[in-house]
Amino acid sequence: MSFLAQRTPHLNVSRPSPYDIGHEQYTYNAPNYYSRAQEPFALEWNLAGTPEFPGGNPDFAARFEFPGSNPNFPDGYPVYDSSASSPESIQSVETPPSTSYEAPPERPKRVSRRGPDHIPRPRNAFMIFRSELCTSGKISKRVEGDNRHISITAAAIWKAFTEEEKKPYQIAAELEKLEHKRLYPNYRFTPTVRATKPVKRKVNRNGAKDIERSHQVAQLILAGKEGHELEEAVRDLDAGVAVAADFIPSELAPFPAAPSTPSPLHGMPMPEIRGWVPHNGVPETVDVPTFIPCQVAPPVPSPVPNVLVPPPRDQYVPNYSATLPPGWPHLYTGKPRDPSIPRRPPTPSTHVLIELYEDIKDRPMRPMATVAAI
DNA sequence: CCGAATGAAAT
DNA sequence: ATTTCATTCGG
Repeated sequence: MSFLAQRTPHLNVSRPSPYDIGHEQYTYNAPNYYSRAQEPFALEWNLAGTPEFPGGNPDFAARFEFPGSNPNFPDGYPVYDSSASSPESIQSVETPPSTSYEAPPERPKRVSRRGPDHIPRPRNAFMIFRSELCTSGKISKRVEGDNRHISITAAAIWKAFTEEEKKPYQIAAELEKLEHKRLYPNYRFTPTVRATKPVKRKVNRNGAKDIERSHQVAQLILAGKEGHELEEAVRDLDAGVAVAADFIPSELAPFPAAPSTPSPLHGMPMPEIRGWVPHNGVPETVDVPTFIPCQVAPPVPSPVPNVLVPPPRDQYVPNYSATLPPGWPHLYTGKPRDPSIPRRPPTPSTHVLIELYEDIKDRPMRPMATVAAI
């Protein structure tokens, strides 16, 4: 178990990220960002006893206090043997079987600011954490679907982390950076200078209420809530206060309430009103019907009511599955991915990196001073 | 040369 | 929308 799990077992990811090594939905013909080499990709980076870094990678060792990086470490302590068997979890990392995918011959010329050869920056620790928070599936769409709010939640969790809790991600970032450097030794981050400041648009969607909610969600996650329990807690959270319609997660959003709301599907009759009832700030005039949780519900079409008031919890009807008109669920899950657009190549799995850290953090490394003396 | 400002990383 | 880092730029 990851030591991170001591406090936040819920963040101990078990589900593969779409970018995980092993992801095989598409192949990517552009120069690979990260190595897909057959060999375990990380073992040789930083540990003593490897051909490349006989004394360990100083870049790496210098940044972290591994047992062996202590200058006072006893001389002659065994050097890590990279030829020894590595953990299965790491050895299992292999190049996915190449799935042939042929791009359509006539690809519409996309105006892409970044060419296909663009090399992305390595992610920093927070970005890795945030990515993992998303790919872990711990924050379901029902809890929060807005990436900006997920960012706020992620930041709140991040700030609540101790250094020890952040460490796996910092290590992972270091590893990613090293691998990036190894693959692109000449890469140079060249941010473009913008002549004018980007217009900071006033975003009403992200009011104080929404930020507060994001923080509360963070607290719930830090408290160990996840899955259905988290969803329920968040539902209670939302039930305690009238929230902006935009922040009702789409799958919890009410079915369209106003008959005047145009159906996004031409000719498609709207389902009857279910779920939370929109009103315009006059709760006492609203007749609250029974709440029927929808397993799949379309998000609120535009325009949406301003405020929603959830009914009391005791009016919930459990285990109800809404029958939706054909096509509904798809409408709001976003457009299907265009297969002609190459996916970002897989990045090293954070899980593997953290496992690697778990493996090496207690492994003695020859102190650099000793290595230099040899 | 040093602090401020800013882009870019994933979603 | 977030944090961190690499980079540039102004003084």
